[in-house]
Amino acid sequence: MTAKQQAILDAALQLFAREGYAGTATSKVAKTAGVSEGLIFRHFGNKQGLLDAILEQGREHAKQAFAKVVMEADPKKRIEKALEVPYTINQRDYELWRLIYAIKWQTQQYDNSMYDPVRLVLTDAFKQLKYADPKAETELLLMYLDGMATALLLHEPDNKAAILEALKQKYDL
Amino acid sequence: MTAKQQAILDAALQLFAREGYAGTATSKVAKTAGVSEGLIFRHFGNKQGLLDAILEQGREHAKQAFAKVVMEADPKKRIEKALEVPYTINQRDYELWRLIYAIKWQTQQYDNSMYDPVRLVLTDAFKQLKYADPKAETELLLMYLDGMATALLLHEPDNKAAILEALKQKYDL
DNA sequence: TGTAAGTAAGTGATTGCTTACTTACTTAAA
DNA sequence: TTTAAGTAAGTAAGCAATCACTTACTTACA
Repeated sequence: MTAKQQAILDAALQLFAREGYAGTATSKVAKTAGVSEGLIFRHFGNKQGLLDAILEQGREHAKQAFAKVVMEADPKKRIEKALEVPYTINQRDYELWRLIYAIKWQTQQYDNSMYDPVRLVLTDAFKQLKYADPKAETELLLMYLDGMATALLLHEPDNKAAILEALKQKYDL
Repeated sequence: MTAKQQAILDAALQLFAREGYAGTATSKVAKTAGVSEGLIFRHFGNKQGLLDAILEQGREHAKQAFAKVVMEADPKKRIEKALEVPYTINQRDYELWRLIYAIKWQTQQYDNSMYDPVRLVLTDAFKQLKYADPKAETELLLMYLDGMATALLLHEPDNKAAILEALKQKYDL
C-alpha cells in the first residue's frame, strides 16, 4: 500500500461518508487525495472496487471491536462487554462507521451473517444464565447495540454514561 | 393532487428507497411513473423538491404512529404502547420508512427534534414509575425502537414476537 | 561497473454517455 | 379565452472509465 493509495482510500472514505457513494464523483476523490483521477482506476479497478476496499477495512475494525466479547469466558462479563461495544468505537473511526451504516440501506443484500460469531457466544451466555429465551435475548441485545451505535454516530447524546447504566441494570449488571 | 402527480411520488419513493436518492435519475422516475420528465419539474420544482414532498408524507405517518403513545394516560400502558410502535408499521409503508432511514445517514442535518413530544410523555411515565433516571430511560427506549425498526425493515427476524416479549419483561410488563 | 530491459506508479487529456433542468409547444377544462 | 397540465426535444455540465504517455526504480548480464 503506497502513500497515494492510502490517500485515495482516506479521501474516498471521507467523501462517501459525507456525500454518499453515488453522490461522490471519482474526480472529487482524486482532487481531495491530491492524485490524478486515472490512478484510482489503476489501483482499484472501478468505483465499486474503491468502495469494496474501504468496506474490507471496516470488516476488520468490526472483528476487532467484538473480539473482546467473544474471548470473555464469564457469561455475565461477556454480556457486559457486548453492551459496551458501541462506546469502545474510536472517534476517528466514526466516518468509517457512518459509511457502513449508510451503505447497509443502499445495497439490497444486507450481510447480517457477519455477527453470527457474536450471536453464538451471546446465546450461550444467556443460556448459562437461565434466561427464558436465549435467542430472543440475543437478537434484542443486538438491536440495542444497533440503536446505540446509531445514536452515537448521528447525534451523540449528552447522557451516554447514564444510558449505559440504565441498560446494564436491565441485565442485573 | 392529480393522478400523475401521485404517480410521480409513488415512482420516486420506490426508486429512491431501492437505489438511493443520488443514484436515481429523474428520467427514470418519469419513465416508471409513465410521465414526461418535464412534468416532474413543473410540479416539484427540482429533484430535491420531489424528495421533500415524499418526506413530508413520511412525517405525517410518523405522527400517526406515535399518536396512540402520546394519548395513553396510564404510564405502564404508555411504555408498552411505545415498545409496540415498530410492530404497528404497515408492511406497505416499509418502502417509505426505508427511505427515511436511508436519508438520515445521507443528510448532515439529522432532525432528532421530531420525537420530542414522545420524549416528553415517556420521561413523564418513567418519572411516575419511580425509575432512577427517567431521561436516560427515555433515550434508551428510543434507541431500542430505532434498532427494532432497523431490524424489521432490513431483515425481518423470525422470532419478532419473542423479542418483544423479552423486552417487555425488562419493564415488568 | 555500466547499461539495457522491464515494471509498477502515476499523469492528464479525452471518451461516450448520463445527468438535472429548460424551452417551445400542445391539450383540456372552467 | 385564460390557465393549468402535460409533452417532446433539447442543452450544458458532469460522470465513470480509458487512453497514450512519463517517471522512478529494479533487475540481469556483457
